[in-house]
Amino acid sequence: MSVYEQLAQAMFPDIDKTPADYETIYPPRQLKEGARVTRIAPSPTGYLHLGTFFTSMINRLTASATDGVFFFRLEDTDKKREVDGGADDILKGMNDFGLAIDEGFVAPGVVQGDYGPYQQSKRAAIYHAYVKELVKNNLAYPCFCTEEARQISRERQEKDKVRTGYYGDYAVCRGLTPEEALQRIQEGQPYVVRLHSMGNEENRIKFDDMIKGTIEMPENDEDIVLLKSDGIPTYHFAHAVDDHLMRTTHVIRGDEWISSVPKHLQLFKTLGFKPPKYAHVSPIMVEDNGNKRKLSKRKDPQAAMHFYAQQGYPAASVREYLLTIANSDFEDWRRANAEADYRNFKFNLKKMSVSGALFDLNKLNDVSKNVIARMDANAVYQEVLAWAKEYQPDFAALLEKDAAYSVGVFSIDRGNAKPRKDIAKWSEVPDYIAFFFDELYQNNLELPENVAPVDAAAILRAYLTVYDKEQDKNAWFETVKSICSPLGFCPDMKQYKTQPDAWKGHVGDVSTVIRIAITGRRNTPDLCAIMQQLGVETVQARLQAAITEFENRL
RNA sequence: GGCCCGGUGGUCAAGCGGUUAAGACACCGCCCUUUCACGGCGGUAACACGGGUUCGAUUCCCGUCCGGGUCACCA
Repeated sequence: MSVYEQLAQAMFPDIDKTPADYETIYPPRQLKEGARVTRIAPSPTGYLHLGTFFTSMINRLTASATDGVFFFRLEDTDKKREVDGGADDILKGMNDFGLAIDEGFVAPGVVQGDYGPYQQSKRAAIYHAYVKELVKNNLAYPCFCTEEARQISRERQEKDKVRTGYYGDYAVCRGLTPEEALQRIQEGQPYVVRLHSMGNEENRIKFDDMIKGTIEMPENDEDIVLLKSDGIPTYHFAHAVDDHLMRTTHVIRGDEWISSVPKHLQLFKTLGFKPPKYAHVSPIMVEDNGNKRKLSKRKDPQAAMHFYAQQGYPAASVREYLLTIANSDFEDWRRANAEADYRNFKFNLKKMSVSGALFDLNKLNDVSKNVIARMDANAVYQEVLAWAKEYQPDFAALLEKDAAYSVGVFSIDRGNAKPRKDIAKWSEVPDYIAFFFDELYQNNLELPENVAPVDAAAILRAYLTVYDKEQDKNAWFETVKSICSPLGFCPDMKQYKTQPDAWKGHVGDVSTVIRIAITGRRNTPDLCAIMQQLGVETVQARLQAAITEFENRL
């Protein structure tokens, strides 16, 4: 047995499987030609971030477009930063916002697929087998430098104005003989395992990023850490081993990783793996004092997917907004295919923007209004109800008290050729439809300045006598017109405009008075439909109450 | 600071050597209209700067400036 083999054995006495064994345990996937295998691999360090969701969607679409597989792997290798329930929150968010996962963690507590475990903390034996092999071949070695020593070395490098890192002469433990290393291990000294880099900083390497294009960088010459002192792998190493064994074809991730690609490529090469294709997604930014910066979990509420759930943005709205950022021609496609499932959109990595987009709430609202305008009354009712149950239970109870009535409320001006686009998120709904419910209805009967209370009272009294609940919109309006002239209001707008001084006002003013009496608002959807929805008793009661009030003001 | 990447209206963005420099959001005006919303029509507003290359540069090259990312036993 060679010294390196002895060293490897001393480091991993319990590891008996070899990389070759794992190759047979996780064979190449049997997928059709061109099928792409993608993944999202978040670490459970907090709630689901908008950027993570965005990247997930791009992975999802890339897999879907090729009949491939999109899986979820948990990168729980940093025990210090891990947050309780973090993984479940991420998964729940994915589910709630309609992002289907094919394999790995597909929902909180639900794991499926043949390439697991899909949780790095449960893959220690696999990582160790690969490292053991590397040590045997002198491609990795134990490093006994303490974190303090590394810190001092780094400061020294900064002072000397040389590149920081563990490379060349700074890689002190690389110079240890295997015998020395073996002895220190036997003495029980703590260590990390580092890659024995064969790279040279002078060499340039090139790779094709599917979003950013060709990128050229110096070759990696740092002896990066493979295994931390607790035996847990670093991201870099886990990425290489996992994505190889899970047969990932396309690694689509945030562009903060781009500078580590030389390390990753070297790792794949050293391990004898075929590297995946890379696509680096630019982050969604936010404006802060005239500068752009990444959405921050701490500073920006809109960084959290919870924000959208809480505000009541439909899942589809968030998805579609993100899609417009991802491929700007999505909007055109949506206009042409209003009802189509978003997964049928021909998503293309190459059409993605190279630089990061600023988050635009205006645009989200607009997208969302369109999404909601396309929904039918029943769908709106269901979604509002689900939102309200979570965030405004009293309102939910009110909606449920008479579900048919509530659906009727949402039916107004909906389902026709030109549906209203006035709701961007469910949290706007309680206020928007308050006047349909006596429990919420409030009316201070504020008249427009050009209408005196005496006239308002007269209008309402006149209207009450001709009010007919059976009338359709046209008949209704004719009726309103009919009461105008006797009261000194012009029944016709065009006529009014030719000589406004001849009248107290026009039919619009008359309608406004009725509208205010019934809803308390100057602006509402179609008044005739509202009155039908409210019903005779309520309409009459409100008209009567308004008459009384206006007469009191005389 | 080293290494990468990027700069087209307020925002998102088409554009790939010759264009009146698309479109969407926002904003403004007009029309439609019982209000609002919708819809229709129109408008304000952009190629960071300086050098090249070229008959011709928003498009190609170099520099400057600005912005972003990254330089851990974090991902």
